[in-house]
Amino acid sequence: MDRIEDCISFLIGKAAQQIARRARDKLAPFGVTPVQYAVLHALWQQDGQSGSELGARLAIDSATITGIVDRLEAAKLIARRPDQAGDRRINRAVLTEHGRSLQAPLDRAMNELNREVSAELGQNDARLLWAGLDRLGRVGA
Amino acid sequence: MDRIEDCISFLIGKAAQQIARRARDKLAPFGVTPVQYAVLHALWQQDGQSGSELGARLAIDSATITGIVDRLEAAKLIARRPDQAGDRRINRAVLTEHGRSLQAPLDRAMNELNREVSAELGQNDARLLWAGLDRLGRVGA
DNA sequence: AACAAATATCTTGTATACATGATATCGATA
DNA sequence: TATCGATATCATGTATACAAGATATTTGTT
Repeated sequence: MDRIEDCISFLIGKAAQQIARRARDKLAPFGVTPVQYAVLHALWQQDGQSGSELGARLAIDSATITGIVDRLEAAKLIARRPDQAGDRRINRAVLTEHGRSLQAPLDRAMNELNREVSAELGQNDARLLWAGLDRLGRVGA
Repeated sequence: MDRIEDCISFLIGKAAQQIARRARDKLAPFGVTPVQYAVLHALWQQDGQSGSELGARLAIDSATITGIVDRLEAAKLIARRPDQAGDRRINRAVLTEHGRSLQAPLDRAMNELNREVSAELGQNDARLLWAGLDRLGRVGA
């Protein structure tokens, strides 16, 4: 392996970095990071999830979830609420009005990025890439 | 976009995470991280590069390079040396004997990961994935 | 009821990434 | 030569990721 670019670890890392940078640029006007968008997305689909539910859904470590939820709460996009069933270990993340209102514009921004990338690669290559990445991303791969 | 997995930013991020984890596992016995491997790889090809040369070659921010070189130096895999031409702004990273000796085993470990991933996807799909990632990773994409 | 095992969250420490800005140095020019 | 613009590196602050462990709580068992 002469070129470091032939190393899959380096190659996919740099590609992910470039995409992440573009996603950050699209989301920055709303004060939201890509990972925060993923958490919001999960809550738009089902509000009131706990930290461990979010972590399981998004494959994010519980230690990482804490900080993300902290920042979303500080930005007043969500609020922490105690579990209704009374399990006091659990904090539930509930969208604020502002958090809900961001769904349309943020989804639009991320769809835009998807379309741009898809256009750059060509729809067919893009579909193949998506499928390959999906397989690589599965945890037990 | 119902599923967050259809968002390219999330999809490639998670795939890169999985690959990075596997690379970390392969490299951990040698006390080296994936990014540190990339820096060593650059030095195996051309020893004595400066921080900015390494950053340019590997698309790593200069602020990030500082920390990586710090840790490689602490691990005694490289040493910092002043520029021979006398430009005192420049530190050159020079491989130690130990740093050189790791080339064969580390390359072997990373080649192994490449072969595993390639086998999991099938050689043809793997080649297409490589090509797509290569295009996405280019900075001005 | 008392205790053990499991669970949810948070904390701490390390590594990376990036933006911004500080510092030191160099090269070129007025 | 004095200074300005460019360059190389380092410092700082924020965000993410992960390992390991601490704490609080719940659940199951005896």
